[in-house]
Amino acid sequence: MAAGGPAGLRLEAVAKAAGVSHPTILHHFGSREGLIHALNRETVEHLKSVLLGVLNAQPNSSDDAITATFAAYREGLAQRMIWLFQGGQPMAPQGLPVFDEMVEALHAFRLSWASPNASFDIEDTRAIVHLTTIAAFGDAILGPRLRRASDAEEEVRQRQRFEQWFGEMLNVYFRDKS
Amino acid sequence: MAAGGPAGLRLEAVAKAAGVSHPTILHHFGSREGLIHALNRETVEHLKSVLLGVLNAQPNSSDDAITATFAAYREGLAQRMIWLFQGGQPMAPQGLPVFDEMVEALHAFRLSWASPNASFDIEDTRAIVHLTTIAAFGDAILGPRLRRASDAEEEVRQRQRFEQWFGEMLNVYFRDKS
DNA sequence: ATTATTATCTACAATACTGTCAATAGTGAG
DNA sequence: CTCACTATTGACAGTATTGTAGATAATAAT
Repeated sequence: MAAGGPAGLRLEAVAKAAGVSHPTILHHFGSREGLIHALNRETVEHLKSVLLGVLNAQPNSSDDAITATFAAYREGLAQRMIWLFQGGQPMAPQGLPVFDEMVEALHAFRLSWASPNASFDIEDTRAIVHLTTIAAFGDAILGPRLRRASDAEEEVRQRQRFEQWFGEMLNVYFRDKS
Repeated sequence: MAAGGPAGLRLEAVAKAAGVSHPTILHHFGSREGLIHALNRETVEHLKSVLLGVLNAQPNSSDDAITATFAAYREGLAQRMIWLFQGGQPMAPQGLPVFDEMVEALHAFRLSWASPNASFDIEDTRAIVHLTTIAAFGDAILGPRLRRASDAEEEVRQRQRFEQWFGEMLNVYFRDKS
């Protein structure tokens, strides 16, 4: 699914990976479409649990939250999300509230980190969450190819340097706004 | 191709869309794989021409360049790029030099815009190009679904507000660094 | 222990898809 | 005009893929 998308999903391949015969899959999911819907539902759950996990970890700095977010998308979340959006079915009622929760949580953190008399616009916080989301997603898909690294270690180093730069830039913006 | 990826590409569908019979497609491209390779080559060309177009437009401000970049990815480039990276074939020799060109061009702009005695790190410029690329890509795929807008006009307004915010944030960072 | 329910499999049916072939029409060179 | 070459097509072959059916095993309930 992550490799080829819904169109590339083959019952025989899934069955082999699961160590069963393909009619067993059909017995449990009804049809190929049923399997795809189940996988999408599972992806939404995964998305929610991972992002809420980032928040529940109570990060002491924005850098921690950024690193965790980038890692979550890099670890397969991004590939699987593509099809929640390419496909027609809207994931609005199940998936999007998570992002609202993240906006609220980050806003609370910003208020707790800043000086008491500072004031923030929540639309500003929303933009930061939006940017972090699309950047983490985009880096998960494009990142490895945009970095011209000789080997895997070098790739990791460049990635970490970028994530650090990204956090630093947000901090510069934070300071300017407070 | 953009809708279902390479795995979802059907010769019969392509032939119908082109107004010919499917053996004609095979005659011209050799095989289904040949067609996919041709489409990928075409996508690389499109990527190059679009991004170089942004640079050749000689933007007077970074905001102009950002708006143009986001628009390019939104107009189908992002969907088509997914498969250049998911697929095994490395697009390194054809595709990546464009990004190096963009880094050099933006660096020249930064030097021309800033005060004469300011100094910039080109790695810093590279990070900005990287961020703009993955953000424009990510917003093209996820953006419309992350924004909970009632209608299309509202969606456009929210998108424009975000792009403006993004440019402003980069400007804050520019000022801080110079 | 018996029975109903669920899970799994092999075999098969029906269709979808890619690629081949032979025939036909079009096009340019000489 | 003729000839070689290219483009296009319908028909078809071979395979892949989804889904069904019946048989068999496992599991749970009483």
